[in-house]
Parts: sequence; structure tokens; C-alpha cells
Amino acid sequence: MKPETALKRFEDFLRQKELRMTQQRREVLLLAWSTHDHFTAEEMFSWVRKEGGSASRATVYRTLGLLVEGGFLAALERGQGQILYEHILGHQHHDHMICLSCSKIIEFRNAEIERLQEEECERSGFLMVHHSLTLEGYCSACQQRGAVPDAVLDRESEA
Amino acid sequence: MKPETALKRFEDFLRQKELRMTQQRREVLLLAWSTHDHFTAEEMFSWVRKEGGSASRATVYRTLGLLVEGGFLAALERGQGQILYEHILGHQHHDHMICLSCSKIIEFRNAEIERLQEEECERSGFLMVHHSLTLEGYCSACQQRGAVPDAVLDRESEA
DNA sequence: ATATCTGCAAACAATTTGCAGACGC
DNA sequence: GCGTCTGCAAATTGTTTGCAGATAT
Repeated sequence: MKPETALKRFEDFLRQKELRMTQQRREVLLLAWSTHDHFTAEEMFSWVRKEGGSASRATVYRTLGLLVEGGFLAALERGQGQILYEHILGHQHHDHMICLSCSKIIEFRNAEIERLQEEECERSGFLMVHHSLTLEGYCSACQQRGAVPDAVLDRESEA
Repeated sequence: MKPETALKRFEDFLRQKELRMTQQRREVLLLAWSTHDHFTAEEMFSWVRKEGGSASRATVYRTLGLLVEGGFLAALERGQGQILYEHILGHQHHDHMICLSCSKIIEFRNAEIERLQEEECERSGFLMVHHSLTLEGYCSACQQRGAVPDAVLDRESEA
């Protein structure tokens, strides 16, 4: 989805909630659409600053909240109390494997899993907006480096 | 897995890391095994207090960190900066649907999805320790209440 | 014995909030 | 013009850390 389209949607969303479109909210939305990567609230704030934007830190946080509420951004919780955001309107979702030793992130996508998720949702009458599948474990490099705790290996050998 | 077994494993884990088993660590591990639900660090601390345990807040946090590191507990990031823990050794994993409106949590388990995840791991040479699949959206009750934002409905109708 | 642990309270980091003035609609 | 927004700085929340004494091995 193009930034202009997203902006239009955002305006609609705000109107419906009887909220107002402001320069600051525009800035944040456009910056969110200027990257295809995850970003934190602080990163967004620094971008605003770099671009000479006028949004304050508080406004950035408030606007990110609105964007998540409206389904424009997905919030991905990933340890250490920091929240990662990514724009999701019109984008394909990907899942993650995260190495507990070196923190490497491997992205993958499996259409069959997606389909089964939809099936589960139908079964429960659940309207899915977003999903997040994260596999935690050890990447092949770390396995070879012997970076896997014995407690984990013990468990593995039992199975 | 029984609490005593878990305790034994924890002792092994500590020994391997040249750390010591203490009364406080024992308390925390056993309390973690006394519930089958998720819990936060603060909840664990209040349990310790209620049981007349001696572990302080700091020790609770430190011990939970150790337990996660050893693969005894899973840490589930779920918004608002709070981390939920659950013991995972010897337990079957379940996934979650979370309602964005009423926060209701629906648990589900789909063996086929689990299998496909394993397949993806093999493909990448990844040793999975834990996985977390969370579907965010709106439960059927909230859909009927009209609690779904229009931006979401619009997106839905396009697809 | 000695190195690790613990409790305490202070430090931290990320995020939220109250309020007075600014600004969309 | 009215009611919402914003910026600021202070408040909150959840978690971590430094240090002196306590404790496991």
C-alpha cells in the first residue's frame, strides 16, 4: 500500500473516531511507511527529529498507539520491554526464528501454517487482524559452537 | 514433570554453571511449578510473600531469568511491558488468540501447525526450544458488539 | 575459606500522564 | 469558538544494579 493511500485511510480512521488529522500524526504515519523494517518508538522519534518534524516524544508514542489501534501498525513484543512496530496494511506477513544464543533472526513464511491458522479462527469465530509466530531456539551455527545449554540438550535427548 | 524432578534438573543446571542452589531459588522454582497458568514476576513475588518465603523482589527477577535461560520457563511477551512466564518442561504447548477489544484469551492447539513448524526448523537447521503463536484480533462476542474498528472491517472487506 | 547470593534501596528505561497553551474543524 | 492536540516535564511501571553482609560448597 502506498503512503498516500495509508494516509487517506488514517484520515478516515480518525474521522470515524472524531479525532483530528494533524501535522504530527501525518509525519509519524509517513515515516512508518518509509521503512519496511521493524522500528521502536524511540527510533521513530529520532527519525522525526532528523526529518525536522515537530512531533514530540509523547506525541510519537500517542500516535503509534493510535496506528496500532487502527490496524495500521503491528506491535511485536520482543524481550527487554521494547516494542517493535511494523506497518502491515497491504503487506505480507512473515514469521521469525530467534536464536537464544546469538539473537540472529531467521525469517520464514509457510502458507500452510497460515491457512491452518485461518481455520482455527473460523472454528472459534475469531476475526484475526494480525498474528505473530516466533520460534525460539538455537541456530545451526550456535549448535555447532556448542552454545546450547545442557538442560536443553537433556530434554532433547529424552524426546 | 513433577516439581521434584524439575528441582533436580535445576540443581544440575546450576551446578553446570557453577552457581549455587539456595533456599530462595528453590522457592521460586517450586512456586513456578505450583501453577499451570501464566504468571508475571510481580505475581511470583506476591506468592513468595504469601508462602512466607524469603526471596526478595530482586531475587525473584534474577531467578526467573535463570529459569528462562535454562529452558525451565518460557517468557511470553504480551504488551504493556509485562512479561508472562510459564513452566514448559514436560508440558504440552498451547497457542493463543487474544481479543484486541476485551483482552479475552482463547487457547488452542493444532498438531498440524506444530508439525509444520518442526519442518521449517529442520529446513533451517534450527533447534527449537519453544515457540509462541499469538493471533490478535476480535473474538466473536466483540464482533457482535460492533467493537471492531472500521479500518479493520474495511481491510477485511477488500480481501 | 571464598566466591556466589541476597536484600535493600537507588537507578534505569520505556512509556504514560496532567496541564496550559496551540490548533484543526 | 469549541474541543481536541501538543509539548513539556514529572510521574509511573516493570526491571536491573551496586554494595555490604549472609550463605552454599
